[in-house]
Amino acid sequence: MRFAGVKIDSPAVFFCVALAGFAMSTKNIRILIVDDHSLVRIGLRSLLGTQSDMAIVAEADSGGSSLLAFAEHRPDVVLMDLRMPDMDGAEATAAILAEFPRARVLVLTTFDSENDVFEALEAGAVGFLLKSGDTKTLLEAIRGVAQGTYTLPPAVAARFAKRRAAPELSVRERQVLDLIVKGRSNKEIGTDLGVAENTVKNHVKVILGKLGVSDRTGAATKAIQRGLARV
Amino acid sequence: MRFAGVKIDSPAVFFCVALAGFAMSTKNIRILIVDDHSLVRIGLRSLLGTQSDMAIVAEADSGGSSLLAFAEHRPDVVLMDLRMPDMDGAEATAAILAEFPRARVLVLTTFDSENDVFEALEAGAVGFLLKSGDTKTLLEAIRGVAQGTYTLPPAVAARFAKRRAAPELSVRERQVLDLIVKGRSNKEIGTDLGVAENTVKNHVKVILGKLGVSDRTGAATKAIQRGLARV
DNA sequence: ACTGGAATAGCCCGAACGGGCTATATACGG
DNA sequence: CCGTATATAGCCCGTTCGGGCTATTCCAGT
Repeated sequence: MRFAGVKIDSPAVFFCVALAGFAMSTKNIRILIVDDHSLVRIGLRSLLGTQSDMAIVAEADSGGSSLLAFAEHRPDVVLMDLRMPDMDGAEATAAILAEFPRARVLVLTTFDSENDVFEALEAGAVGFLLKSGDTKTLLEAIRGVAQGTYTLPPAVAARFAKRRAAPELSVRERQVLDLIVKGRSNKEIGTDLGVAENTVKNHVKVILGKLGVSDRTGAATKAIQRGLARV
Repeated sequence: MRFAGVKIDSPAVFFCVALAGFAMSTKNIRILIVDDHSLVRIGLRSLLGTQSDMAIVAEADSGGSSLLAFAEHRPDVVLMDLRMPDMDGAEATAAILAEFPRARVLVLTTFDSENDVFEALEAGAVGFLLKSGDTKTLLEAIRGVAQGTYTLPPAVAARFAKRRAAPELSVRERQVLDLIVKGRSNKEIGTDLGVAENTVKNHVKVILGKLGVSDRTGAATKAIQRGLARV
């Protein structure tokens, strides 16, 4: 049996995804994969395994375990999923950067939640890529990140800037908004938070103004859109 | 160099994901992969490639192209992602089954949207699996589906039954609900739909009753939860 | 020490909402 | 042909919302 010019002396070997051919060289980009989808991890192993300059030094299936993995292996680039159990990608990014400020985190996302991406970028991720994007882009981005030359696409950077300018809600306002989303009335919210209904009404007015909507239903949907509240 | 007891006579072979051991046999399960994430497709290729009884006969990256791929290759099992551009997994499942009633579709999902799963099951998918699940479960499920022995986990079946019993909204009610989610007032909705505000109020009453909530904000969040409305 | 934001709370008032209840026209199926 | 479901529309009435406006307290930054 022959495969890519390599003689293999057993019929048992019949599927060999990755050959590195020449340049067994340096494997200079050390990569940590963080994703709770085993299929994506397998895909990345398979894809990055073909690249002579990349090596996967560790994998993690949750935000929490990614911290340990990073501390142990000090990879050059982290490929970070968002939406994970235990600790999401944005939090994990922030936690890693808190301890290792020079870490370079590249977010891999499905982009069904724009808000998560912004959170990850705010947490210090250097960029993000779509899982639906083509593999060439991914490989180039990884090299760019490793070399420090990767930059966000202008369109994204612009939206990010705009997003940062959006008025932020105070802690109390987020609590109230959360209860609005849950369908509570102002009076109920007051009881829940231990304040007068009038106070709640005041918070609601401020929230409506900041979100640019005219009633609580609009506030609820905008909150869900922006990821300010979980459904 | 030795790997899993197999001698390989070239240093160029240094990454070999899959060995299938014995049973080079028949490849009797013919599989179509439908997923817009190239990494997941690569992962599945890599994983299923190790199985001596499975063969990937085609891949599609959208619901629309999956129809063509199915018609051309007539696979035994379709691994179907939900959440795709062009045509989502539930629609694609329905479309395939409409033309090929004996098709067996197994949904592969991330499960951040329970509603999509129900839609896919209603569309006729035989089961579903989480992308975060382990690979052994996936392989077993594929074989079960191919043999016709796969059954939904009881917990899921129960929820599915409960879900089916949920009162359904009429077309008009869904239109009204959609506008509620958009933050419109009853009067505005009346204008939009060309009916009196009183009529809208009536629809709203019915909607609140059917959804089991007490106000429009609750209806909006429940609609988003259930996937009755897009955000 | 002064400033400013956040959280608290009150008042007024018109508009919107939600529940209950009735009624008509239309269409679909047994 | 009759019952049911849907869409339409009206009425009453109490509750809730949302806007505008003022005021106090407390804490943090300059």
